[in-house]
This record gives sequence, C-alpha cells and structure tokens, in this order.
Amino acid sequence: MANPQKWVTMGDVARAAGVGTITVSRALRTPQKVSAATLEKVQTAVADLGYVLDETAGALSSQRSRVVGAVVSTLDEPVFASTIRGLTEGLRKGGVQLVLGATRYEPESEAGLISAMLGRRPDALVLTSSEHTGAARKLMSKSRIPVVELWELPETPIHTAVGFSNRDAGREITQHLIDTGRRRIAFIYVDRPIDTRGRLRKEGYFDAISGHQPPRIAALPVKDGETGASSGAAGLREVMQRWPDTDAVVCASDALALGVWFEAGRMGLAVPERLAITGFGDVDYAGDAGLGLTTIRIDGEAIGRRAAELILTAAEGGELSPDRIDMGFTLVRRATS
Amino acid sequence: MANPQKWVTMGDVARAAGVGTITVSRALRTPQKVSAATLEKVQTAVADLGYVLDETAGALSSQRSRVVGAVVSTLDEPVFASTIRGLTEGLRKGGVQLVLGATRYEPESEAGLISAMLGRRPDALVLTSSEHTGAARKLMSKSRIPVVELWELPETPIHTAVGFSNRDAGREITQHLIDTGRRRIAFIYVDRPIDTRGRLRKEGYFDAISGHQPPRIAALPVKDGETGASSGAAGLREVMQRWPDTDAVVCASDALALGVWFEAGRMGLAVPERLAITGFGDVDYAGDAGLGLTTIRIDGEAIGRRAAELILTAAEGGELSPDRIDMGFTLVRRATS
DNA sequence: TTTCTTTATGGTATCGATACCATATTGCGT
DNA sequence: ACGCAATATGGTATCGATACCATAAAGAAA
Repeated sequence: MANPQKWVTMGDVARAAGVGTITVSRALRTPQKVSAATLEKVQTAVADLGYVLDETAGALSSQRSRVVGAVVSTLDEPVFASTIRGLTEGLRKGGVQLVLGATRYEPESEAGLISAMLGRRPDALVLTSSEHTGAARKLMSKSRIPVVELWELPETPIHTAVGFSNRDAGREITQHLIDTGRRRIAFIYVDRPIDTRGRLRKEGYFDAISGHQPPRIAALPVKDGETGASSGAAGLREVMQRWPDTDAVVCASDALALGVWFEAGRMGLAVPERLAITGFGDVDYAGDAGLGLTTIRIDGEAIGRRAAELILTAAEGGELSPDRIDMGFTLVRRATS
Repeated sequence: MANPQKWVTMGDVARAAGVGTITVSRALRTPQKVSAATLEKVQTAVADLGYVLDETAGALSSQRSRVVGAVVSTLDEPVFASTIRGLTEGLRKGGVQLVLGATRYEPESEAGLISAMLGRRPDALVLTSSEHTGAARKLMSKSRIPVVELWELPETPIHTAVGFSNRDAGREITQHLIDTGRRRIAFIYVDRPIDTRGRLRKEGYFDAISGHQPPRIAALPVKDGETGASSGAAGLREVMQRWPDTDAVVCASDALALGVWFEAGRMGLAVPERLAITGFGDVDYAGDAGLGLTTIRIDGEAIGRRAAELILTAAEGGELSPDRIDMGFTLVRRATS
C-alpha cells in the first residue's frame, strides 16, 4: 500500500490513559458517566495523541450514522444556501453532519443521489423538491428513514414538509400589483423538469388575475445552468414583443427580476412608472441598498433550522410525525412597484 | 428502541442470490471479477431487495471511506458554488462523496469543522482558505491525509494548491483602469479575518497604482453575513466622501460592484463616464444581459474538477505531489470601464 | 491424460467503536 | 456493622463489509 496511514485508535488512547476502551468511548460521548479523574486522564491522552472519534466505526456498532443526506436542486441560488446554512448549524448542535447532493434540476439524477446517500446509512433525508421519480420513491420507502421535504407543502408529504405555499405567495404578489392599479401583468419563469415551485407560483398568478385579464406567460427554457439575469432579460424581450402594453412583470425569482430590470433599462421602460417588477426570495441585492425590488421574503435559514430540529427529535426517540409545517412568507414592497 | 429500522444487509442479498457474501461484494464493487451468470443473479437480488451498499461498513474494513471533506468559507457566493459543483461531480466519478462545512469566515470554527470531518476518516481534505490556525494545522499534520487548498496559491502549500494569483488579478484589473486613463482609483473590499483573497487583491491594486497615485482604500466591516450590495453601496459612499474626485472603483467581488453600481446611480454618477467600476468573479448578473460589468473571470468549476482529479489519483496509488497549480484568470472588459 | 494456469467462489479474521452484561467500588440508612 | 442502591469501570460479542488465503472448476499446453 502506497499510503501507510495509521490513524490513532481508541485503543491507543485507552492504553495511554490507562483505562479500558469503553471508558474512552464514554468519556467522549457521555462525559457525565465518567468520574472527573478519569475524564481528565482521557482528555489529556486525547489531546496528546490528537485523537478524533471514528464516526465510521461508531456508526456501525451503534447503528446511528449521525449523518443526514440532503438533496437540493442547486447550490447556485443564495436562497438555498441559507437553508443549507440553517440545516447544517442546527444539526451540528446534535453532532450530526450534512452530506449534500445537487440534482441540477435533472430528474434522473435524484434517484442516483439518494442511493449514494443511503450508502452512508443516514439518520434522515432532506429533499428540496417534492416531485420524485418512482425509483426515488421506492428507495425511500424501502429504507424507512425519516424524510423531510423543504420549500414546498405538498398535498401528501412523504413524512413531513417544512415550507410555505408557493401558490399563495404567487397569488399575493400578483394581487399586490392588481391592487396598485396594474391590469396587464405578465409572468416570467424558467420551466424546469422537477421544479414545481415555479409552476406553483404561476398557479398563484393565475388565481389572482383570473377575472381581470387573460394570462401572459413567458416560460423560459433551461439554459446550461444559467437561470438568472440573462433568462430574465430574454423573458422581458419575449413579453414585450408579444404584449407590448404590459405594465407589470411577476418574476419567479429575484435573479430573473434583476435581469428584467436591466433589460427594462435598456429598452427605455421606466420602472415602476411604465413597468412594475416583482421578484421572489429577497436575496441580498434586492434590498434598498441594491435594486429596491418588491419581492416575497422567505426565511430560508429558519426553514433549515426547523428541519434540523425535527430530525434531531426524531433521532432521539419518537417517530417523525407526518405533518406540513407552514413557515410563511412576507410581501416586501419596495421601489419597483 | 423506538426506531426499529432494519436495513437489508449484504448477507440477505447473498442468501437471496444463493451465493456467498463476498461474491455480492465483488459483484457490486468489481463486476468484472464475477461471472456473467452470478452477476445477474446478484443484480436481480439487489433490485428485489432494494439493497444499497453500506459504505460505513465498507469504509471500516477497507480503510478507505470514499469521503472527502471540504471546508469552505461560505456557500452564499455563487463563485464557491461552482467550485463545489466541479468538485462534487469530479469526485462522484470515483465513487467519492463530499462532506461540506462552512466557516462563515470565523477563524475559530475552522479547527472544529476539520475535526468533525476527520471523524469520518476522509480520504482527503479540501480547504478554500489558506490561512489556518495552529489547531487546524496540528489536526491536519497528525492525520496525514492529502490536503488540497483552493482559490489561492500560498507560498508554501500544505500539499497541493489549485487556484490562481489573486494579487496578479488585482494588479491586472487596476492596470486596465490606468491604461484606460483613470488616475484616481479607489479599492473597496470587505476585511474578513481569514479571507486572504481580498487582501491579496488589494496588494495587486497597490502594485499597479504605486507611482501613479496614493492609495484610496475602503475596508468594510463584516456585517452579519451580508457582504454584498449593501456593503458595496456603503463603500462607495465612504469613498466619495473622503475622495470626491474618485474616477474609478476596483471592487474585491462582483457583489460589491453591483452595490457600488446601484449607489452610483442614486448619487447621479454616470458609469463609466464619471466613474468606472470593476468586479471580481464574473457571476451571472455581471454579464452583458445584466450589469455588463468589467471583471475578472475565474473558472471555479474547473478548479473544483482539477482538485477532484488530484484527489482521485492520490487515492488510487501515489502520493499527492506538493505543487501549486495555477488555473489562471481572464480580464473581461464590458460596459462599466 | 496430465499438469499448469487462469478464473470464480467461499471461509474466516478483521476494521474500530459501542451495546450489553458483569463486576468492583462507594455511599448511605438503619 | 450490615445490606442495598448508585456509581464507575471493564470484558466480550457485535455491527456489515472487505482483505487475505484457500479451494474448486475450467481451460490451455504438453
């Protein structure tokens, strides 16, 4: 073997401290079950040897891996990043680690990712999509571990879902535009295979405009991972070409809205006088110091933290109660509407 | 136990297929070492039972965890996200999984994260910061696993570094402004404890302007994780207050540049006539469809892929050759300069 | 046919920590 | 002083897969 790595083992620590291996295990996992004197002996031995508990071996014998797998659609969008942050930090308090995988919105990669995570025998699974392929569903039901779905509230969650109603949010922000006098409102989104969020927001848009105007939809294709400014710009061009008198645009994400805003500038459309723009997510640059975008704020970090809590309590003892936890959203009105 | 999970084991599969457990192992890990007939028997048994290899147990006996730990500073910035993507996909080809941890630029959290990763006995470690605390260094040297540092090229890498010269990049983009006639150039960055990248870019700025003008620096404090548009806006206000005749701003990131650009609009400064702006990273909205920002493009995905290759070859057989791999950068000139 | 090689397969020990049970020690009430 | 409980510690089997060695079967060479 070219790699003669030799990790320090618990046995080494036990020998150095003059105790049994099991005592070392207790000193590290449940210090209160060990006398102060031995605890200190163990701790100095651990420090001297630079020992770190082998979770791999621990997982095997305790049948608890202290790992949670998360399948997200992408890491590129800051909104997901905040959810991951909340999850990671929430789980760390329970000594649990997060393993991430990104589907990049490719339906066929979900089952593969889930399978890879199940290989680590995770204590739970977190998904940020609520449309699952048959293969993925079969894997999850066979494994019988808790599954938490995020960012949506499906009718029948696998176990528990933590999120909000994308449809309500889409309706509310469209209604806001109607309330402020707009009557020729378009909707722009990127139509991705397994992204139900965009479609649900579109439904909300339909809900709000029905009775006021016929729908104006620009469904953009997925372009090589780029779903941001360039798509938004293309979307606005399409909208203004098909319906030149459009006076407001509801975007399915802040990134799209930014692109729309730039394109509106290039087209000479005054915002918000001639054209109102709304986004989704309330990311950094949407704030008053940046674009000043009217948008829907979602507390991604809180969603992640809540999911972490659920997982930890499920790991402690009880089952994961089947439920849909609504974390809500907030309409933030700024300069673009 | 309230959680009567019962994972399917390799033994179950072996029984169902009528072969020995070791044969199942071979059928899944090294199919070419198994006859076509038994391979099929095993595969159908695996499919029937929904079996997934237990990497935890495999790691213990083979002493290879097929896990790589990555400590990044933040997941919020899209530039890092692309690196993570490259890494993840590169490693997946070798059946290796990535475990992520974010320091959030807090120096004290690095050692804790590294320690948590070492608990999984990873085959390698990836770091996106090149300043390490003593505790972190000790942990890494004790563990004797390959360490790859990304996004910088430190003088003396721990083993291998894959990145580019932030200093050269800072110099080149500043020089571009000088070449296009600017002589009152300011530099804006967020001064974070363990982020040497911003400081190195500042050095490059110094290199370029020395002999032309005295430096104009706005070092912004870290504000609750927000390092984007609001910081950029604040930075420009500070700069214009202290040096009202400033005619160009070099920003340490595209996010800052976006904030500067918005604030310039509010202050009535024409871009680029009155004020040139440059960024760093070439993220989505910097493109022509968006802001049209002059910036430095870095191929984060390529950096991640290259790191993954290095790790996989090191895992195969050889050592990780100590080296600094320069992936370069590109100056992209657009509308803001 | 015999011998040698190659290929396919299985038995058993092992990886490092923890669960479970057993035992030693201490403290306290009566 | 005695008995009982509580606390502290250790021995041994075990988790599930793989390394190592052994063996059986098939094919090739003589």
